Amino acid sequence: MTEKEKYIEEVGIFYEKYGLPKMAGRILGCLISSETDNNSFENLRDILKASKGSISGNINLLLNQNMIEKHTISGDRKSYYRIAMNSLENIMEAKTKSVTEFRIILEKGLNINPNQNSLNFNNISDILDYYNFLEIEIPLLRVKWEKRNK
Amino acid sequence: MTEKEKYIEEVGIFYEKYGLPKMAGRILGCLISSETDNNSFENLRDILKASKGSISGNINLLLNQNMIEKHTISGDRKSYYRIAMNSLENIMEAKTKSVTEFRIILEKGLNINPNQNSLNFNNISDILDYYNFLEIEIPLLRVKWEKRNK
DNA sequence: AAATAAGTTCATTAATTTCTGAACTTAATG
DNA sequence: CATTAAGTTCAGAAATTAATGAACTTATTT
Repeated sequence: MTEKEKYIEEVGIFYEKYGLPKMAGRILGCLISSETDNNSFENLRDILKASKGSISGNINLLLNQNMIEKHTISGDRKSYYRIAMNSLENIMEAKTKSVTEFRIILEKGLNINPNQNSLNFNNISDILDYYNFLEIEIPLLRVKWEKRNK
Repeated sequence: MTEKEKYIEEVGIFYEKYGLPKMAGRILGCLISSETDNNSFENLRDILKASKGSISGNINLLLNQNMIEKHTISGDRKSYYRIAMNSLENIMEAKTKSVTEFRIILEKGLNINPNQNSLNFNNISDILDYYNFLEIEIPLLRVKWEKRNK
């Protein structure tokens, strides 16, 4: 097993730990460790020795997550993939989304709570305030980064 | 199905979506929507109609994630569970951890890249810089919150 | 110290997710 | 317009993960 093969498996396992298909992580691992920007479907298939179905499904998963992007060249029917540069945005977007989703869950829980003066209710209210704070602050980090880098 | 039962299932599905056991989400749902701070093992079992093994395993999962905490009363052999107030800290800790883990993965990928002048290498270097930035900034959000709330 | 209660462990079963491979679609090329 | 290439779809197989339930541990009570 080469260094690169080991690395690809490592990214696969990382992805799996977060409840996502190992193959998606492997594809990401390929693209990160690749010296080129132009990895085709076939390329990935050769490196990963996986079925077309699995490569296809997981490429589309990563495209939907905006972790990778597709680019094409006219006169060439293949599509090529690379790590998405806008993954910077998407990292934070995904984080904000998960914060928002949990904020909504907390709110719903509080709303159906029959005893709005209980200690439990108050504790959860505090947590909810924190989530509201995060929901505002996380996107601001992106803005801070942009300012700093121009 | 009561409002509360529906809610509990919803939190279960939310948890499942993030690759965690549905039962862990259900337990969280119970604790969020409960009017008391004192939900015992037995309590959860009654509400969720699940096996002892599943309740036990998932309580311990949530305890390890610091999402819930255990408290006891002397003269009572039961343990009681509630949403952890320090989950505020843990939310950010978990986020920082996932950022750090991915930063390490990106670094490794760059290190094994044979062409350190390629476009791909440079793009990923930029993403890496952003991760380094986030790794510093995310814990600072917690500090900002603390300042604001005292 | 026997009985009981609270919770854990773990082998088996059940449910879910992912992968494969073959048939299919779409579009470009000769 | 037939052929080929690129990729998608989807039913079934394989692999993984979660839940069950019974036996077990630990600690408390009578």
